[in-house]
Amino acid sequence: MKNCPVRRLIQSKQGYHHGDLRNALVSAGLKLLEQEGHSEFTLRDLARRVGVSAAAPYAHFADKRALLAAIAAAGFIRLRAALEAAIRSDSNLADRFLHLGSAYVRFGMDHPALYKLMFASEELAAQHGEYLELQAAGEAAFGALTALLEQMQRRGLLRAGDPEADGLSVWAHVHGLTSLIITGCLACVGEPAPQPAEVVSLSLQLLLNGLRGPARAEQIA
Amino acid sequence: MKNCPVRRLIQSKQGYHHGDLRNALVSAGLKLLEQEGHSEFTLRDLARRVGVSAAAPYAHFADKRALLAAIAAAGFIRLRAALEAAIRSDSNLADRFLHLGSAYVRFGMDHPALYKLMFASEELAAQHGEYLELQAAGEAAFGALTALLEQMQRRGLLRAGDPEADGLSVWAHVHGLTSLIITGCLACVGEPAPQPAEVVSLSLQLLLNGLRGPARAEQIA
DNA sequence: ACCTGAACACCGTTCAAGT
DNA sequence: ACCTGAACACCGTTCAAGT
Repeated sequence: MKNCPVRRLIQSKQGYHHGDLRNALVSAGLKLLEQEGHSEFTLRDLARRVGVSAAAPYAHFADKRALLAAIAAAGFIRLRAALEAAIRSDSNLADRFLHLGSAYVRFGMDHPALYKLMFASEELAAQHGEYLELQAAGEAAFGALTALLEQMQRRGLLRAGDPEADGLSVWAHVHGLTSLIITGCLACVGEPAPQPAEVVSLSLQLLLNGLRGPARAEQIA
Repeated sequence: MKNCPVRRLIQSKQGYHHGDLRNALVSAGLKLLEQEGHSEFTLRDLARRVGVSAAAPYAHFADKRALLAAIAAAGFIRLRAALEAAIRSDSNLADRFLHLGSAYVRFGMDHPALYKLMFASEELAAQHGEYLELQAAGEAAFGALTALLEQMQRRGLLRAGDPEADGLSVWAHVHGLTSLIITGCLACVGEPAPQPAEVVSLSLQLLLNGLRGPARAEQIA
């Protein structure tokens, strides 16, 4: 993005050292998160890797959190792409639902440090009004889910309901699965340790089953 | 715990300044987490509040993470108590399930910083073999859930299944709800922002509905 | 406009030394 | 056994000064 000629001119004028430090910092941060398992890195180290002084990032980001938010936004864009790819599969709608859920969890398992950062940063985005880019990226990823749910409801594959409200339940479920798996909590309980893939599969089936039934089950006295 | 006379003797000998610095640090940390919204505090600040030098904690904890793990373990013990109190209500079993889920989410909403720390520390506990106290506290809290599920299955209120596997699904669901709520992600999506209590109520009903149905839904071609 | 170098106020952690 | 004081190697951030 931002390939407009004006920007190219500015870049070709060349900030005499780097050209495009902003993007360099973001992609270096992404790479660091992929390599290292933990989601914390220092701004100084990142600047060092990019070959720039410790103060240089402050010309492009207000503070460390702003840089983290930019990286998290890139993560949400990738997540959305992964989810839409999973939905585009040519199978039936119910399978698409299951594939969507699996793809969500797999994204977290494949990029645990990035995933953790994404939700740590979403917290900042929610508290402060800033980080609009991050917020928009997050909502777009959520939209991929609600669109599918609405389609399934229209075709009678799910009980009628508010797609957005159901979407929140589904999101909470897959987010919880992802979180427990990548923090290792799932491996902590049970003898022997449960297989993530099986837990996810059974769990999504359970959720889908609930979405087929009536919204409010009859009270049992 | 650890009220054995031997320990009392040691305490009465008095480390000439504090007596029981270990517990003092843990409870000061707990108090700090309740007051401040964020889950990060510095070891130096904690030592300052307790009235001790910055190096003093190292006589009781290997490093900062070990202290955080001890605080997290205390959090899991409180969580378990909250869950068991919710189950003890005299209503029917299905309502107990809903109360249990609500109590879980409410615990997170009431102590957001502590809740985040608990799962950040569980990660360390899972990776390293250490922090046995934390691990045990976490598993005990999980046990309160599986016990209820087993009881409901026996009475035919839920479809037959492995209570531990179903427990993981339920745990993932309520953990996801809690996480999205206390990070503010839930408030980010939807117009107007959804009410946490309603989302939780609808979500738990959905989950319960899924647990009543067949474990494996028939494939729809 | 973009970057550097040096500085500031902090960290977590170590270690000799005190009681 | 438990704690202090001083030190070490770091942080994030600011700011004058350079190009």
